[in-house]
Amino acid sequence: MPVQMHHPSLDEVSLSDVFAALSDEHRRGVVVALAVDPTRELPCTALTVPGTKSTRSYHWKVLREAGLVVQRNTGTGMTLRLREPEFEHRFPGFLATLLHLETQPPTEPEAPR
Amino acid sequence: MPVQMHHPSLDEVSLSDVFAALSDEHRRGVVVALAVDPTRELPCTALTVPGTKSTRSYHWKVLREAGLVVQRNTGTGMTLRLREPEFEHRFPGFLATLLHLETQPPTEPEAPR
DNA sequence: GGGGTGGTTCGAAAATCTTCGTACCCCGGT
DNA sequence: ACCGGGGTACGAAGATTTTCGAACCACCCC
Repeated sequence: MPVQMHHPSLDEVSLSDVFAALSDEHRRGVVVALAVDPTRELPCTALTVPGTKSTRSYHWKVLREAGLVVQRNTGTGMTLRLREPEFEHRFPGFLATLLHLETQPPTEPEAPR
Repeated sequence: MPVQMHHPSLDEVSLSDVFAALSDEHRRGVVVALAVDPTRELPCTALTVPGTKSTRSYHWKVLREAGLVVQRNTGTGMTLRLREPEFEHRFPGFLATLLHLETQPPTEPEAPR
């Protein structure tokens, strides 16, 4: 029988967990990729996180334990799905702001002074 | 001649720096305290970060290097000031969302399932 | 001018995070 | 039934973060 992975309830996760998870560029990339996808779900193999299998698996775990994603087994392979509604309920506005910051023009030159 | 502390330009700081700085509960507390204050500025002694002098100093440094605060010498003592306008220009919406999340009701019970 | 207060910096020690290899599991195809 | 692809768990090594004490600095006040 399959090992039931632990997916915390959203009220078990703290803002600290979330910030720590998202302090990594690659993990942030995963969240953005999921958020941008209409289904909010992508196969792990499509995610652009560098490293070996175990390194990648470690990053999925960090995201999972921050309440950001659900891991789902799809026969062979696995997908990550953004827990958007629950996350939004727990941390309203967070994902929208992140998405906005990450998809924005890199940074405009400072206003002249 | 006082040691000029290094305050990075806002376009030298990355979202990773900011998230890492804010993954600590106490540092987040400082930012919120500053943001809530009408002047955006408070003496270090008023900030509620536990630990020895050097530990507290270390946390100011992390916040400084994430572009979140300016440290200013006030005769005796020192203040931290939130770099609100610059930060807002670089990461629009970020501070508002953080503030909203931190000053909100703790968390309402999840809808039944 | 000497002391006290409030700070910084520099190690060093402890804790935590990240990466990887290895062992193992499950599923699907041949 | 076996093999290969995709994944997890565990342990160890390496890197980074956090905390602290000690040394040192600047300012204010008596």
